[in-house]
Amino acid sequence: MKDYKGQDVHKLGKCLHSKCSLCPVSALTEWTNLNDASNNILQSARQTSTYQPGSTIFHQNDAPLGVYCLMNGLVILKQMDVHGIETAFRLLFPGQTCGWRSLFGEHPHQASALVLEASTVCFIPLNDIENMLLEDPSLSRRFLKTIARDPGPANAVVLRNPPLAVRTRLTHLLLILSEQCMSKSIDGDLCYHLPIQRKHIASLIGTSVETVSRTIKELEDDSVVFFDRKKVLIPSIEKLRREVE
Amino acid sequence: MKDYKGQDVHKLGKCLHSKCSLCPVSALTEWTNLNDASNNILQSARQTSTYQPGSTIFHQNDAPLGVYCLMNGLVILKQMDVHGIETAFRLLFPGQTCGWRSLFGEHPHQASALVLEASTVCFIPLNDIENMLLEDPSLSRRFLKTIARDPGPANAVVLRNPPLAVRTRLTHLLLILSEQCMSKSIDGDLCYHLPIQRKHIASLIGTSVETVSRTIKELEDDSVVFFDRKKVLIPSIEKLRREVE
DNA sequence: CGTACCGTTGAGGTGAGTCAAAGTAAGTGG
DNA sequence: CCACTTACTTTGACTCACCTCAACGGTACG
Repeated sequence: MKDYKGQDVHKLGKCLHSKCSLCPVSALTEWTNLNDASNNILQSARQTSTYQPGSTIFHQNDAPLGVYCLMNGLVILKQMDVHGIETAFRLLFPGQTCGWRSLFGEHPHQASALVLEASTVCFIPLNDIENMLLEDPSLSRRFLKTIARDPGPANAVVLRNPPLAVRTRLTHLLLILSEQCMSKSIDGDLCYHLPIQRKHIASLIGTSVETVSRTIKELEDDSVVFFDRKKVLIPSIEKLRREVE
Repeated sequence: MKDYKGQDVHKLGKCLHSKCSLCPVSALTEWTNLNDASNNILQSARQTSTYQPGSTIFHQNDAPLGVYCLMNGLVILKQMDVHGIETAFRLLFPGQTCGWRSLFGEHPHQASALVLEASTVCFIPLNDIENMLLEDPSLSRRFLKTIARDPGPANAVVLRNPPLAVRTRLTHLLLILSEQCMSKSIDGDLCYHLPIQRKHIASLIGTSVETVSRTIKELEDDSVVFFDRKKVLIPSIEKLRREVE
């Protein structure tokens, strides 16, 4: 799992992208193989800015202004419903985009994008997206793919399913995160850094912090996963998978 | 709420579409204002078939073959997860399309489309969709809008939210259905025909049939809604809305 | 008039929510 | 460096919404 420079391949592939040194967004799904015209638009249009933890990239009910592309850091998408319950439905990792649903749906943002770790974000304004879509018809096809594959709704079926026990939902979340948090294996055990707090876990799987805490303890008692603060250690990935079934 | 022919405008607009007599699919969002070339493709490509209740239009894990467009009838989209729990996440009413998520996402169907009422369905094969997208770039923009506005994921936030009480989720479902089931008002009261069984309600809001039954009774005790078999009577829509908040 | 499916009702057990309080880590200022 | 504040996490006690199992009433259909 190491490349020729000794770097973690997984990390490089999943989170930083090999071409990011040239253009941070060029290696992402939506922007690969753009023709020259739309590539020029992209390069001149994109505005890079940094956000501190706790700040918000866009707010629920705001009008969509463009597409946001996360270069590094971590962002959580959360929705506040009429009951005042905060529902987090998506974590945004480097190399992923957000803001397109309300843009293409032509309605206000239905979620807020809250920054969890200091983040660098590329913003591509609405007008330039429009122009790029005109210059390069294949771009819309790639956006279609992105939206169709949106992990938010897909994961919700198992992460936020009332009849499923909290234990099942939590296990599933840990499994999903293990694939996105550049986990590395230490003599058989899978180990990764949990990028979020307990309250975010609770919000993602639709439960309370207290129950998250208790369920974690329960999983430790059964030797399924071990938590050390924000370190997650999985002795056997197969055992974790069996939990889900 | 009556148009010049005395017909129910709501019914006409929401469910049957004025142009359906000419071409059943031409008035739908995705197919409006197609240019001549792609319109020709559509007219020659679409295959109309009828389905009986209990039959399945496509199965989970099938490869996507094209887009399905419901002319009349009723279809439910349900997903079977690894735990064997059937999760219904979407009702398909006449004038709505399905099958595009897996098609554009380039992965197998993640749900089955089960026919609840005898249905007439137009099928447009993948190849023809491709050709239409090439002939008319604006079509992809309309599909982007459709996917971005997919009510399935949008409704899930409130219909399938573990911390929300069953009562709240059920109320919300009744509210959503009242807008889609051509409800008519009889001297102040809102009344409509519930197109689904108790087990489908249970599946849509993630609970058991028994609890659905009990919660319905509870709502009747509080005079929020009244059920007579599959007739739903809402004395006050405002009272129902207050329930949700 | 039976069979099958759908819907309702009852009883009992429990997972998980709420409230409250203590423990732990992290950051701040003197 | 140490008190101090603040935010995060854990633990305990209690309550209840909802699930499960089981039986029963209704309705449709042959």
